[in-house]
Amino acid sequence: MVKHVSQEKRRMETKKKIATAAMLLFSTKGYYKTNSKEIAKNAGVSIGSFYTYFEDKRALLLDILNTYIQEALPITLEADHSSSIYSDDRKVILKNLIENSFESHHFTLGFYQQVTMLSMVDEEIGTVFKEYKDRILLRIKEVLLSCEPNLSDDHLEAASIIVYSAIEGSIHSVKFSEHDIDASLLINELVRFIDSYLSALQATE
Amino acid sequence: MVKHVSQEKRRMETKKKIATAAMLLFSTKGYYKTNSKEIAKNAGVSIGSFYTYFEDKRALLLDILNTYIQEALPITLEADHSSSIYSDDRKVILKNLIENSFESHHFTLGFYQQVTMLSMVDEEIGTVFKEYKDRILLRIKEVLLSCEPNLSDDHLEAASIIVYSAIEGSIHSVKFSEHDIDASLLINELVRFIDSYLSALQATE
Amino acid sequence: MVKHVSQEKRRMETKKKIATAAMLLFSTKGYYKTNSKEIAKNAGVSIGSFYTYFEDKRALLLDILNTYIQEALPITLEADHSSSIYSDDRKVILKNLIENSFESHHFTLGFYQQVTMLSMVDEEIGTVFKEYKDRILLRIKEVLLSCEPNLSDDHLEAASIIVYSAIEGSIHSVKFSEHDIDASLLINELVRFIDSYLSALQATE
Amino acid sequence: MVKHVSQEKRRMETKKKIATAAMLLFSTKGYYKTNSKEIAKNAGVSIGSFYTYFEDKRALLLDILNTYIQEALPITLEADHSSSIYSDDRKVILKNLIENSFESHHFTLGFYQQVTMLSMVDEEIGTVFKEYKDRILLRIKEVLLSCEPNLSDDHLEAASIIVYSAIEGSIHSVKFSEHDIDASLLINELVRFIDSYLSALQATE
DNA sequence: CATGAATGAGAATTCATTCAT
DNA sequence: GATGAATGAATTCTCATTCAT
Repeated sequence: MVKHVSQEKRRMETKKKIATAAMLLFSTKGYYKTNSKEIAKNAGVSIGSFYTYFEDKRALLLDILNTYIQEALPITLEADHSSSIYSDDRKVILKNLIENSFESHHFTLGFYQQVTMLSMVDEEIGTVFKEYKDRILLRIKEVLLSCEPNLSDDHLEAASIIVYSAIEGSIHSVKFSEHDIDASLLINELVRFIDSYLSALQATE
Repeated sequence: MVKHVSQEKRRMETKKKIATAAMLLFSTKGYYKTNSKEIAKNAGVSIGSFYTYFEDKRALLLDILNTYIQEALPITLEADHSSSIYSDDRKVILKNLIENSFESHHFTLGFYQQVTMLSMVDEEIGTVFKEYKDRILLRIKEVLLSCEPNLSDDHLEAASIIVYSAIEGSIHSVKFSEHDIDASLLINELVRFIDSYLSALQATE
Repeated sequence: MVKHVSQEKRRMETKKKIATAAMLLFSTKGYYKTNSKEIAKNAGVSIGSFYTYFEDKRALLLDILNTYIQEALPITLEADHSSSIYSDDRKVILKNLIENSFESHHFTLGFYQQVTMLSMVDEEIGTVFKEYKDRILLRIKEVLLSCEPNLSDDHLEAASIIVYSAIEGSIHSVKFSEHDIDASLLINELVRFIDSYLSALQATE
Repeated sequence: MVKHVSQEKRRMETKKKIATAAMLLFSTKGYYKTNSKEIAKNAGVSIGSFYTYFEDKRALLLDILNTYIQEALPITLEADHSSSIYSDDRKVILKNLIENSFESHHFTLGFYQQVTMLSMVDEEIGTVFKEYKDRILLRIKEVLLSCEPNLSDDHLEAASIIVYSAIEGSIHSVKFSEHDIDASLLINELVRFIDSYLSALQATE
């Protein structure tokens, strides 16, 4: 019994080693430029073991993607409740949303891009990824609606796309360090952007 | 002499055929899933011709990218001047900026993503693409500054990243029709998004 | 542990199979007319295995060349000592030198010509081959000097080139059977050719 | 009429240009590494013209080879007569033979090796080249026989092979400048080698 | 006749995957 | 279960040769 547990544990560790090595390689070299031999080598296992643990390269990517999503989403959701409970100030709510987005974005830019790209080519990856993005979009809609309950459907849709794009793009700018800008300053300005936008929307309706 | 002209013309046409076929395939199937044989076939030329005109797939992508940038940027810049001359209204200027961005964005989402992804793996592609993005960012900065001359450097930097992200992401949403949203509505909301931010800034100072 | 040994053995055998097949093909069809697929086929392995063991055709040739040199030269050197010990007769020494040259010349004429030809085009092959020829030349110089210690440097240089040329060319004539001549007769005449020269030199001094 | 002559002349010049460029490239880069486009380019003509003048690359090589042989052999033959008429001294005859061999050897080493190599692969090239070498061998036999009329067939055969090998190899050593040795010294030693060998042969019979 | 764009057969090379040890 | 040698389909790329202009 003890043996089984430790064996199971060992299996999980090996699997994790492979996934970690793969994620790093996918991020830096790209999915197609990374070959299975290299993943196995970097994980310190044989190519035979690689295929013992994962059906193929694609299954490995899906595994990583699902694991990531499972880890990332709870954070976003938890954060939500706390913020909506303890604060009545719109700016605090928005800041919370953005900060949580930044934090939960454990994807390297590289991996994110690889998945975006593969979404186009592989239907299953596309579905999984779209679900993930939709849930984030839903989350943004909830927040926008909680701030501005009278928003029409169309405006809500447009606003969520804009806010989502602004946040996602900003995160990438910072994470990829394309521009040496301070993350907190960027977050503050994002808050100001969205906050003033909501005010403007309010004024119209 | 006559011969030279017509031959030169033929060369240009063949090259264009290949580039067009390649761009479509890169956009829909992805760069790595597209092979040279398929590009040649879709362009209606032999594999030999492919290699007569382009050293390899990578050189072809770079050529497309450079051609695109050359074609896209002048439009944006010209358009700008006219707008700043004939209008003193901030919203009109912003709308002009956004509409031009939408129009000059002949990239399909797919091609854009492929280039974004390849930028990480291939230094030269990265450099070319970054220059392109930097020029757009500069353009955004100019507009923001013309609207709000007192903007500090840091705020300008942050704002331009956010504006760039919001516009780019929104364009992709529309072009990829992930969400069936009306483009003109989205443009109007983008204008409001940026305009209200600028107003808020003004109020603070 | 046992596994490692047998695997290592298998590797060596496969590599040897490929090298042997390649050498035969290079010799008969020529280096450029031989392609990797054909080598693999003749060796009874897949094209994949070919590339598992050798980077490319050129690396394979270099490997064969180096292996050959390692195998050929020790024989020549060992043989020498024994002959110089057990004989004080010049003709016996010379005969020994020539016979050893004939025996250790496992190169087919074809392979030798291919290497000679490639030496001009490929610097590394040229270097390796030149080292090999220089060692043979050195060996000839030693023998000539042991027979005629008073030989001046210039004469030694010239004589060794002539002796080397005469022996090499004669070996090729026999091995390629351009002329149906008896090898032992040719060897005897080569001995006479060199011996009479040395006598003539002695007479002059 | 005049026109026809000058046209014919121009044609010959163009053909010569191509052959010269090809010979240089074959010598330095090797036959298989040289492609037709490159030959045309170096000759300053179009690839189309290349095929107007020569059926293909192989025909071009054969043309060069035949032209060379036609030019080289008369010299050897002429030389013969003069030497045998004006000299009764064996050493002078031999020196004449060797010097003529050196002089008529307009082949670069590279081209010679290429032809040697191609002889193995291409029957026609092999035949042409063998005929050429046989004529040289015949010439050597004549000289040896004129020096030593009592030589048995077997000894003559062996001797001619040895002498041929010694001369050919020495020429290559000098022309390829593998060893920085003075040509005239080498020729002298070759004379001494062959002369003393003939003396030795004489003594036996 | 000269030209060089176009061709496509064929050679080189990669890499995901299998399977005997 | 672990290993890595072996596989061969799929891809990239070359170049001798043709033919319309």
